[in-house]
Amino acid sequence: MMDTRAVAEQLHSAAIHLLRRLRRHDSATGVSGPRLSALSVVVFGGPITLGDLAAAEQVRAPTMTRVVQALERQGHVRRTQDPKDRRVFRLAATPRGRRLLLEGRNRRVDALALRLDALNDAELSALGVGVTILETVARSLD
Amino acid sequence: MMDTRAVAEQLHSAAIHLLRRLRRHDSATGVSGPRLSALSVVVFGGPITLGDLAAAEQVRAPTMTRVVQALERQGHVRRTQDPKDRRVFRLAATPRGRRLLLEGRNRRVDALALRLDALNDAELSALGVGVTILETVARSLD
DNA sequence: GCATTATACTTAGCAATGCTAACGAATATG
DNA sequence: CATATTCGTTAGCATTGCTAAGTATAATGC
Repeated sequence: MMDTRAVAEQLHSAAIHLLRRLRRHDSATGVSGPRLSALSVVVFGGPITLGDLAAAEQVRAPTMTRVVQALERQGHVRRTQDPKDRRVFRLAATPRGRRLLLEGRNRRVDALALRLDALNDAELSALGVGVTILETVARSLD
Repeated sequence: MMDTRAVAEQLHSAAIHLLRRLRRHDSATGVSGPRLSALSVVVFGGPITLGDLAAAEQVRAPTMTRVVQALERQGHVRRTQDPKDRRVFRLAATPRGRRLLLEGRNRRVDALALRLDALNDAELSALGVGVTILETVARSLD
């Protein structure tokens, strides 16, 4: 019988430190944090409405309006009309936006993978199992 | 022999989703994200200089000057002179600031622990092992 | 069918947060 | 002791957050 609260604290703290450090690689993208984060949702979340994107990013619609306008001006995102509902449009990443995001993501993942290379087989496989469980936990948090 | 890159991608993604969802509990603190994050470093990082705090938060000194001024006005942080170097001061959390931060952190950790309660013993213990390895990985990322 | 209400996004205007440049004060170096 | 460096602040700007209010479209109700 393990202490869920202790594991939760440890996991919370470790996740914060992990992402804080990986974030240092983002400056190489030349895109700000909020824009990069929104672009990531567009790239992986497929065509998405502005409202859903705002909700995903936990900001209000007017804030997301401007972030999207900036991403459009920079050619990272384009909007297409929704034929069913003309109030709405769908956002999709341009090839350029997709490439930018994936390159930035690769820099983060490369830095992390480099450290995982220092683990032995047992540690790496234990981490792999833990991460798979973590995925289901994160998904359950809605 | 596991694929470190695959584990790195999975971990990166899971950590992002985890923290994105836990962040929703922060609005209850009444303190903005940047201030809360800086306060966290002050609370857990002990008396710290403004420059070191700025580096930890990955922002420039002028930005941190203003965040600290706001936290001071709100009574969450106080500054004390460094007797050795009079250009420098040390930042410490007030009891009120510490309480605010810990309460906010508790809300996040409670929400997470609630989900961990749904795991069975084997899963929880596997997650615990993975998290311990994750801690060392995160620390190694400097 | 048409008036009303609700929804999706934008605009306007404000506060907070990011930056660089330039400054003052204090320390370190030659 | 003159000079250079470091630490923090101020000033001024762009971006990012908010709420309130506006426009356009869709859904609802009589």
